[in-house]
Amino acid sequence: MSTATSPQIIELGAMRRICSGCSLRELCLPAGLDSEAISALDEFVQKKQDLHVQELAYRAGDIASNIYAVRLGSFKSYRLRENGDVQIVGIHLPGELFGLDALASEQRQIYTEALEKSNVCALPVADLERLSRQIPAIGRQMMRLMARELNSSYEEHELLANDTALTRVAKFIWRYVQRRKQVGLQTRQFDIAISRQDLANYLGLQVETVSRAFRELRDRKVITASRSKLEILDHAALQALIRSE
Amino acid sequence: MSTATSPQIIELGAMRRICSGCSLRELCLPAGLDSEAISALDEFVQKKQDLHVQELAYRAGDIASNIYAVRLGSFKSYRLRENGDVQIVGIHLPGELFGLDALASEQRQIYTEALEKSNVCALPVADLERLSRQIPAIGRQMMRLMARELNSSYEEHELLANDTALTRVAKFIWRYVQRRKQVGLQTRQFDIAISRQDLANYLGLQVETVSRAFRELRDRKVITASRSKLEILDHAALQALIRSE
DNA sequence: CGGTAGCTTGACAACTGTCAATCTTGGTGG
DNA sequence: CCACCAAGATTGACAGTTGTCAAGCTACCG
Repeated sequence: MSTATSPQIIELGAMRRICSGCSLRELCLPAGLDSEAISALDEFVQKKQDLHVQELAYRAGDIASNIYAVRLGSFKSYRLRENGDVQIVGIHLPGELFGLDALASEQRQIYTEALEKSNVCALPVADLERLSRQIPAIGRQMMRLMARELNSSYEEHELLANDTALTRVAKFIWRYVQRRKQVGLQTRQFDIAISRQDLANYLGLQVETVSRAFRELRDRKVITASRSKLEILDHAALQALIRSE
Repeated sequence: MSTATSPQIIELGAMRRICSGCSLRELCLPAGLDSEAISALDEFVQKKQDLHVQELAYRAGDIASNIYAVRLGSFKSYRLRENGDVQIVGIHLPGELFGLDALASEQRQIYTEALEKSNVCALPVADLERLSRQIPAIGRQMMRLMARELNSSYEEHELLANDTALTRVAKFIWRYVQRRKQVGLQTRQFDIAISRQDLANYLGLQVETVSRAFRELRDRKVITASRSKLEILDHAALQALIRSE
């Protein structure tokens, strides 16, 4: 499981090209790094891992040994409330990292589960620390990504604190589309692996309320939606909905 | 404003003892660092800064050059919504850091304002990066603190997504007390500089609703509260309120 | 000591939650 | 390959918590 470990020196041979050749390298951990740094990363991003629907990347209480980058598919991160209910606190799409909380404590605080057949890169935290000592840019990039997480948690706070059900759903769809655009995925018509139930949970609403919001958006000819298919009919109207708030 | 800058080597002389002598050193950035590392930190934590009520540590759009540690007082961080309304996204107490989002982008995304007469340490980000290159433990500690922020943002998500008004207020008070306990402050009776209006905003409620929640807690003999004075009469009952939820 | 900002209280409205029933759709097995 | 089943999604009716509006109260600042 652990690599041969020549503690401090990283040999820059034997390219595995995992990051170098990845279409997400401009957005993922390697973003902004020079080719030498990326080559160093390649050494450590060894584990590509497939996960099937509902498979857990990790569960609360696990020793936090890796951080993950989504290559394909999507994930939900959730906590268990006192009463045992699930509270979804994050959705992860291709090109995004999850499991960053690993850097706080030995034990994971949350569960992260695949919403569909997915594929991730796993980066051992220990290697990452060693690596960022050797190549400061990687440490800086980690910080930047965590800080970005923090900023988006502020946006979530805003959404949960003040927005109506319709606005929450509209914002979610809008941001979802923006995130897809980031990584060059279709933005007009696509699948969302997130169930209405999960979406409701994430947005702090009931399923029925989410369903009604979807109906409203359908009635207004902003989207069409069936189960997991989603089509944006009117990007402008969607954006207007959000801005008007 | 900027120090003399001998780029890579930090001289460990001329102790300023800012961190070494600080009562918060076990909880703040120096937590877990050895005395040598703390001495190095001392070199850079040069600016202690007083802020009066309503004074801004920084505003959105500013170049993010420092991170801050609260020594005394308290702060609120907020965003401006599309419509110009304030959305408070964080409250900062003694021993806590704020402005960590600085590590994501050049420009600040949020405003942070003193809720009362306060005092902070300011750490130049540039120095911090140089320092963590020299002393890896400091970089690691930064990561740990950011990851802790992330975890507490999950708790906030949970609160905003599902809790009733009463539970939100109870949880806020409970966590507020726990945070005070951390740094050895009074937990039975104390001042909260946060107005009902700000508290409501932060918790995603209306002032009237918060006021009613306080009344409920008063009626149940859990607390006494007037303006900014707060007394916890029944810690157990408060905790029970949260767990039952 | 007075004014004013902040807090509290009450009455009512509205949005969202709850409960119950029906409809769709995707997956399974004959 | 088709039909059926079950889980998920939608819809409707109603209830409840919180928001809104309006008034009055308090306490702090000058």
